[in-house]
Amino acid sequence: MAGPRVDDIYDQVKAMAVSFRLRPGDRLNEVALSKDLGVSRTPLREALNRLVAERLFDFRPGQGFFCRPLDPQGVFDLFELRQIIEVAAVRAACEKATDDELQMLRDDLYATGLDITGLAVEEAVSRDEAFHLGIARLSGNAELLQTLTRINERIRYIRWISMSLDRVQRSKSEHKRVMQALLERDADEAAQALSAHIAKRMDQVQDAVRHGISSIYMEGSQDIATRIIEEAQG
Amino acid sequence: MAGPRVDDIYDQVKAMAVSFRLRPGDRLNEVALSKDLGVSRTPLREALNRLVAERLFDFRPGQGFFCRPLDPQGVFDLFELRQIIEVAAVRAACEKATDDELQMLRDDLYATGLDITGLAVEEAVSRDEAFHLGIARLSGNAELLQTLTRINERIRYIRWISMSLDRVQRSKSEHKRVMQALLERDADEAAQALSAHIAKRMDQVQDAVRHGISSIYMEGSQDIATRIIEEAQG
DNA sequence: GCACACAGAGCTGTATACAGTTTTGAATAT
DNA sequence: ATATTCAAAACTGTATACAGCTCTGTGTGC
Repeated sequence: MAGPRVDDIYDQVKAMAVSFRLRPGDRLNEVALSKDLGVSRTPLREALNRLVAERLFDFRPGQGFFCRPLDPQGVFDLFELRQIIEVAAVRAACEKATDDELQMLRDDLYATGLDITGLAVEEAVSRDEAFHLGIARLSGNAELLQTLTRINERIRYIRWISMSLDRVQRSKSEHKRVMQALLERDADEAAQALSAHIAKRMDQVQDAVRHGISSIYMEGSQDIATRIIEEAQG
Repeated sequence: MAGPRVDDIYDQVKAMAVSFRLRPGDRLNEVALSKDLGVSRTPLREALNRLVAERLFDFRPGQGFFCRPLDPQGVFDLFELRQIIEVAAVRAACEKATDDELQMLRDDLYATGLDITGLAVEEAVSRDEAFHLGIARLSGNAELLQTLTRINERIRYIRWISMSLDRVQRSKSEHKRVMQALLERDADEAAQALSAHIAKRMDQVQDAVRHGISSIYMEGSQDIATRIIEEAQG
């Protein structure tokens, strides 16, 4: 037999939600979606219930599942939480990470982060996430890592928009500064650098949200990431 | 018709998990549990999938759902996360809460928190949680509140144990100190007081976990909270 | 032209059935 | 006594069916 269907369905639907191929606020049609995915409604609904718990979907009894709407306040709250989590994580990492672990994080950063100009937005955001998650991993606290992972899934779309709108990538030098402080085990400096890095992005978030909302509701079914890139370039 | 079944099932199963009437590590029998709850497996599994996303259950394809085991490191991680979240929340509350909101929090604290000696452990923990959640609510950040709520569900059992083992309740004066700092809008003092309050509890956590594990695996089906109380008193 | 009522379609909520896999436990060999 | 094998029982995973609710759109009255 094919094996674990629910996990696959969960991943697929999450990917659709995160990339907003399912539009915020829309009620989703279980029959249609289950046909698209080639499964029955039963495992689909199980997957959707997980996503409800993760706050990627809303559930209204008698009405079904809805993509969670994008409201500016909610996005701001998530960025604030992200800042709190990451600052705490980098402080913990300064204390707990081994030299080897820090060296590996540095190597990864320099190997993948050298030049992101010309990369697809998706790839650029993915590498950005990877660095931040790497720090969280070195905190040694699995809950911090898990929480940040969930946050990232919910703001990924906004980061795509934000990165498309601001093609000048300052992330690189800011990441370097954080990495340097980590290597020197300077918790205050690392926290300061990371906090400033995230705060800088938060200023762009309001714009991104507004821009994002209009992007999502544009007609056409092409992948939203592609559309954003074209729009930013054109 | 009876209305929203899944939400009810979800609440019931969560309550069972949180109070460890379902034992950590145990595989749960869907047929038996669905009969107990008087529903079919379909909505039960939907509820369980939500709880998997909340990390109250593990899911292994082909084997089913398991109560998440209690490991000391995991509990420590959760307490650390709790401290991070609460400290950030109280700082935000110092800035954002209105005078009226603070006054209401204070009134609630003094109305319900005057004397918890002689209260059932469940009630004492519930009031403790309420104060901490009240602060998170005043942070104005819905994600902070939500995250703390989820954390509380996962460490509630440990707090029962901890409160049973340490009948001398110092929480009251510590809560007062936090409340006082909040009223004076002294973010540093509030953060310091709250951080110390949680840290103090963390020292007891390791004991509570070990004691908790043995409590859970004791024979007999009586409510675990009752058992803990009797044990602590006898 | 507008509001409202009603019928029909469509969708959700749950039970049940069945296929396939895992676990259990007894029987056998070492 | 211990390990191993194998078959039966038990359980999970998913499809499907159906009941009941919700929404849509049309038609009627004002």
